[in-house]
Amino acid sequence: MTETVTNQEVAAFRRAIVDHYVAHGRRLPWRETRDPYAILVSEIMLQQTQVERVREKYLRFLAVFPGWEELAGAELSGVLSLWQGLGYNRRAVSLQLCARGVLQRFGGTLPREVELLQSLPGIGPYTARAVAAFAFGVATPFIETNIRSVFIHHFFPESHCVRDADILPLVELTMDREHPREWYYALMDYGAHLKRGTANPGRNSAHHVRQSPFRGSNREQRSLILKAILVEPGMDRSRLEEKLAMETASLARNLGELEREGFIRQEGGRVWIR
DNA sequence: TTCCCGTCCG
DNA sequence: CGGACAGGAA
Repeated sequence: MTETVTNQEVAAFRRAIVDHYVAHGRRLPWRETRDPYAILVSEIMLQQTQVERVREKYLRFLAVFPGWEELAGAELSGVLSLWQGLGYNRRAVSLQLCARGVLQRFGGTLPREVELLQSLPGIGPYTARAVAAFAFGVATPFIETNIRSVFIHHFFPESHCVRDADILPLVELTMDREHPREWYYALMDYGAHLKRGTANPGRNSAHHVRQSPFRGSNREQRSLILKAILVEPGMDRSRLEEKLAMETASLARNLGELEREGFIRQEGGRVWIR
């Protein structure tokens, strides 16, 4: 399904987005900088995580790890400690690997090419293009949850299973190629605004999925294991099992996975943050 | 309950 | 593709 959109419709759409941005644009810490490092930190933190929760974490993180060198050379436990409360801890591991990759592969300069950005761990199609736009002013079409809501709301008001493949051409068509940074800020702010009022237009995306409950999930178990090791590095497995009241098999499996994912190391029945 | 400026693995 | 991945707030 491809929409036919006239020049007038494009102009009206742009006007609505810009007007909203002028009146209600959000002032956010990561919008005050052009430092690619800071912008990457913000984008990784913002993956699936609400703006208000990122705000303080972002400032704190930059205060402790102000650049590639500091993050690359840090103890993972320190990085993970600052990450607690943000969720998806593997992003913290990836971010540190990014810092090391930028130093080793690119001499401490984050590349502006989407392909290269996406070759770094934890940077996917969205983050690569967002960083290119926000850090380097590269105009390339991309979609995330707020942008998706805007386009569904505006161009597919009656549809129920809108595919990103149908949205992307419209993102490209309507994009402000001269000011991608401000344009995407405006788009995201408008999308966030839409969700505050009525039902989330994103539900009419073909890609919309409900998350399984956190309470009682393996995600919760993992988080508890990691927190315990952060508090008491070198704790032995039996003590961990007792403290968390966790099945032996379930604990063993999770420890194995956490080790494989680069969170921890195990030696002689004891466990450390890597 | 539902959402969040997604990515990665199988 | 489907599913896992944190966790807090409304």
